[in-house]
Amino acid sequence: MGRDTREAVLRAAEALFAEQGFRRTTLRAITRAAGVNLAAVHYHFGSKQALIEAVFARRIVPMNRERLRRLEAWEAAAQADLEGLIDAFAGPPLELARRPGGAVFVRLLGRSYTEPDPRLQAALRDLYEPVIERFKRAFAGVLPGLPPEELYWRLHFLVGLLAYLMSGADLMRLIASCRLCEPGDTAAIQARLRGFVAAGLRAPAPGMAAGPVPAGAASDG
Amino acid sequence: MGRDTREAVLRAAEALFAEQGFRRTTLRAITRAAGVNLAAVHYHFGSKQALIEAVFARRIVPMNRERLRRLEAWEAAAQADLEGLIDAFAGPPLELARRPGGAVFVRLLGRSYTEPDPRLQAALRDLYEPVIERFKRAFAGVLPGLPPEELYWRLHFLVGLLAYLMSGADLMRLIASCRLCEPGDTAAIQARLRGFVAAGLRAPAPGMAAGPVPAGAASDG
DNA sequence: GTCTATAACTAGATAGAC
DNA sequence: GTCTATCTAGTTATAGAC
Repeated sequence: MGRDTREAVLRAAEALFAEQGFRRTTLRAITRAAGVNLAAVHYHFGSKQALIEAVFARRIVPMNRERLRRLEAWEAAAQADLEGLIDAFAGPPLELARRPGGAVFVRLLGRSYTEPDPRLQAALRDLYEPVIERFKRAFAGVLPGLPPEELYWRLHFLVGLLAYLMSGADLMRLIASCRLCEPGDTAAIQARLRGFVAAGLRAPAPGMAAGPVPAGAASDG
Repeated sequence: MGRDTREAVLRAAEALFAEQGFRRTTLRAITRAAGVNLAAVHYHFGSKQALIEAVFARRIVPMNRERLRRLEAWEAAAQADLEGLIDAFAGPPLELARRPGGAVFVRLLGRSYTEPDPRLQAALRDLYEPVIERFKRAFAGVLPGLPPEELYWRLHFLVGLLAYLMSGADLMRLIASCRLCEPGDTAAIQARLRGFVAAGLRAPAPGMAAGPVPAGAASDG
């Protein structure tokens, strides 16, 4: 059946891409893992590139729909606080990591931000653009007084942080031989992320009164 | 001369790896860009993998040496504050981005954190391990009262944020059509990063008094 | 040390039978 | 829709002349 073959290819491709990256993963490996024929990829998707983009769209479209749903719920709520907005943005990807089969895709998603291929970047941009725009306006509303440029960079920090967490890059754990923490516990991670990011977003902008003054900007400099 | 050929290969490889990734970059392209023969790579490095690791070691070793130098200066200073410690850690990579030829490597470095190849991960771990350990102890000293597990995650956030910035993934700019900011201005980025991260690191740990209490951890849960 | 030539292999894509 | 068989082009790596 065509539907099943297509799904099997998508599932196998997702797992192998997450493990090995795109270039290392051959269509032969994908079709072998999926238990289908090599030619099935070209029949259903047309090319390897089109398969890659289909793998992303299958997960990102519903994830971003859920983000917007939560954003609207947050806007409708009586107390629309910063923490709730962070959760609306960061919750769906982190929760996706908990669902069966979601963990591998989330690793792939985290890495995709730094993928140099311009075709993939263009495809991702189309998938993300409307969601980011909506959230940017919401953050601006809940952080009045923050200059637009500063807000832009702080959202950059949030996105980057989320990308790194999702990538599972676990560099620190490898290095610092830390056995304290369970990287799979996304609820705990989300709580820590929320606290850290909320404090960072609320920090006074550099150069504003009462804020931590960067070196060289103080009156004695 | 052997020395020149070797350097030319390293320089060309660095630029092409940063632009295209490792797999997409062929030894043919590297040697063509370097103006040397294809066989020179195998003569000087032995294999493509060994070349990749040499590209990283050439920049990371001095960068981490500079980090440790600043850490020691910070420890010797009268007022060893959190902001200074963040600068000692984040300064060298961000300043490397400003130096001629450094920008391309920093992009490569940012992406390397999420590279799935276990051989590269092992090589990077060996290069980073002693530095991260030293900084972890220093951060613990300047943030007393923060539980070790919470500290671990917050340093994770710092590392991830830095990795994303270095990767130049600029996803937000592509998406939000933001023309406000100059990504090349690393001094400004460092000031923003410093303020954001310092606030995040100083935030009360989830579950501690007077802090933002995560959902489900309050007394009514 | 550097080169040419080529071996040995692997990739994505396709034609055409069923 | 699915298969086998194959094409074409690209890769890393090496042998051996200079």
